[in-house]
Amino acid sequence: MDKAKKILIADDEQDILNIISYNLSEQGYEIFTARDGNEALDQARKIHPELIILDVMMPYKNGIEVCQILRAHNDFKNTLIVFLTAMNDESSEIKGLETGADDYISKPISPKVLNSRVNALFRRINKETDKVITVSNVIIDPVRFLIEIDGTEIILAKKEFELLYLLASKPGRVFLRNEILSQVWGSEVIVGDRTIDVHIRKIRQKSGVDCITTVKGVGYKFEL
Amino acid sequence: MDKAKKILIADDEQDILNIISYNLSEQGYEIFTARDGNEALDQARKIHPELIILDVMMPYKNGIEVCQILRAHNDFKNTLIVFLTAMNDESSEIKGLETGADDYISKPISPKVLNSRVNALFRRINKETDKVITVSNVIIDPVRFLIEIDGTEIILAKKEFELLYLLASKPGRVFLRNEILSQVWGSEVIVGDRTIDVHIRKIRQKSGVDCITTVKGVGYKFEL
DNA sequence: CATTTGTGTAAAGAAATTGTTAATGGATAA
DNA sequence: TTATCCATTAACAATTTCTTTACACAAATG
Repeated sequence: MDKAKKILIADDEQDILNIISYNLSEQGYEIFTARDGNEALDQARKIHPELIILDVMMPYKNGIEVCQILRAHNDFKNTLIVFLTAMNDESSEIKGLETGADDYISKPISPKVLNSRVNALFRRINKETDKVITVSNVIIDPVRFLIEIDGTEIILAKKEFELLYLLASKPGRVFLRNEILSQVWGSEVIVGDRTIDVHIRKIRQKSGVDCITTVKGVGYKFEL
Repeated sequence: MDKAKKILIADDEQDILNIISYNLSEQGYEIFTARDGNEALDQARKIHPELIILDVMMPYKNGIEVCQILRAHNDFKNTLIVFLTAMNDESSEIKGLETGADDYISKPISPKVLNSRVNALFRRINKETDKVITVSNVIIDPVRFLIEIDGTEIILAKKEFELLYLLASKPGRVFLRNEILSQVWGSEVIVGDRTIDVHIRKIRQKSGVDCITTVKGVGYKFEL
């Protein structure tokens, strides 16, 4: 699978934290927790989770306030936010969605429901990333997971494809080695210096087209 | 799977609401509730559920009235409506179906029955998806539950068929292992790592045709 | 010109992923 | 009931992909 997605859970009830943490880490997510609104904000800024689960009722700042603050920042424009609400508290459900939440889950929490909702959310945002990139005679198609050059299909390995897809997502723009590393390998993974080069080479080799330019001391860019 | 289907339950007995809510949310549905006919109408307009479960006997407006009002709107032409009726109240059963209900369930409610009825309803409307898929010399026929290659009929087991049908529903598209799992096995079911492979192997073996391509680290796709 | 820095390349080893077979228990049909 | 089929798992083989290593080469630096 890809690198573990980070999820921040904010709730003042330790039991809830435990249940959710347990279940979602079983699913392969990396879990962080907070016990009130302020802690949630701190944590969010620090770890930049992909998903934040906010209890509506929390000390200091409630979930809705936290959500509004986060959404005001550009950094969290694409962060998924889910509210936990008490059952039958319909007013807050509506309010939650209007505030910019992506979903809400009502207590009591069923692990099954929780898992499937969370998975569904991630599936949803991943869909948007799966756009076909076409640059002149080169087609990079994440749906079929192959590239097409002058009508000829070429199959790349996973990392090769991801790397090329990243570069081609903004043709002409130079990507620093650091950027490439964190986008393709994940921010935590540490690999050797030559790893990127080797993959670049493979892409150049397999594609047979000189579409990746080296910018010495800086990085690489996609251009034809 | 797709996003969770929304179900609105209207009943004036809190116990009934609780039981149904609990059971159906276990099944992965998203549950909303109302306690009388007017509230049911409000909720229905607000959330646009895929399915509405209406108690026949409710304050202000009874289930049948609610149903008639909803059906009069174009927005709710395709909404599933189910009545809850007291046992032996045959007149209302009939009346319910005439009014445009899709099913009725009689009290007392058995969770098992409830679940299977609800699932069946959703299956019924999804049946439109059960189209025969034809890709060159391969025919995948969900009606006869078999595939035909160059005119030769081949019988697959249930899971094998479902898996192949999924892949073939979008030829060329890569399905992630996660997607396959949640579509064929259901999002809650957890099976071992090699389960998909074994089924893929069987399909390849039985069909005798190389129509499934492995995309290592990503998933599988159907292509000829 | 020697040195430093950064990249290209090939080959080999490691790691990850999938393929295959056989065994098991459960479901289903005869 | 027995026989058969199905879904799943476990164990191991096979394969592919990823990473590292080691060195060549080029450009920039002093």
